[in-house]
Amino acid sequence: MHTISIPIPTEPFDFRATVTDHGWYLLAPWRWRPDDATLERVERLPSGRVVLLHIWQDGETLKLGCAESLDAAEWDYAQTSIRRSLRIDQDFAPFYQMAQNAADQALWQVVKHGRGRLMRTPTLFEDVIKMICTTNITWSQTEQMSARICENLGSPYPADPTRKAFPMPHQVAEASEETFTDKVRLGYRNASVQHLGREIVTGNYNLEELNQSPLRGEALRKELQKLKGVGPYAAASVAGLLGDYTYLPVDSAFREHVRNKYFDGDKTVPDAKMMSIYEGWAEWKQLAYWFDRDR
DNA sequence: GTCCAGGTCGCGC
DNA sequence: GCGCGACATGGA
Repeated sequence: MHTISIPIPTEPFDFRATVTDHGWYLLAPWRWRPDDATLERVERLPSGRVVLLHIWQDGETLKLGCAESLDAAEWDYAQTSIRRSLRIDQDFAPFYQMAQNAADQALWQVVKHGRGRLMRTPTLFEDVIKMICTTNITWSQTEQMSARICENLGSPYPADPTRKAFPMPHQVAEASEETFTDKVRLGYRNASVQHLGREIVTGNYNLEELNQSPLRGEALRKELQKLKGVGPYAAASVAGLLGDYTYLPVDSAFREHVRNKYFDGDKTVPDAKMMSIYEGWAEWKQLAYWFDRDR
């Protein structure tokens, strides 16, 4: 195995929590090995070459390993992909500071050893598609849909062709309607996912550009809601993946948590009242909610 | 069979 | 702006 080291952030950092605190690690092409706390991912490099990446923590550094021999540009691409996924370059100090200074110390007690850095994927494209696949569906179906997207649209890993990479936009765009209907089976989400792939391929929409966008808050959410299949819940969630936690993803899980924890299970409480629970967390509301469920 | 899941969209008002 | 039904899929 060839490896390189990735310095970990100076703030508290918890690799295992970073991987497992968000459900994305359960979705193909990620694979998590709990026994040795190693994350795997089949990745398609820009050249079209498909490799298997391994990520684990070794003391004060993260290790990125690859069974295949990579050249400098390939290592660079692999490292960039993993840095985005693990949010290595995002600054969580303000969040920790706010939690530490809060009158209620409960959240700080949950996150103080380095939690909060919820895992995403190498591309916004993959994150948005997966988010669309969490809407109006159960989590187990989200897992199955992610698996079918890779299996039927992604490029195979030569050393183990049963494992596939997440498809590139052109692979999504070029798949036939029959492939989606008969194999990928995302239900009515088929149209949204294929539309996203096509808009990117034609250049009508430069999605990854949003990774560097200064847009925040309402402006960012409005931009994300322009995407087909992305409404208030998905836009708030994707904004969180982009590092903007201003908006709460109000869905059935949010309502159930807030209702049970703060309103004695009362099903008549309006959304606005539920959302007000996290009002004090300003631009960190979504993280405050996420870890509020974890006490 | 029926309901509904980490919703979104298009319609009519 | 708000309420309402349709929507693919598959598990409970």
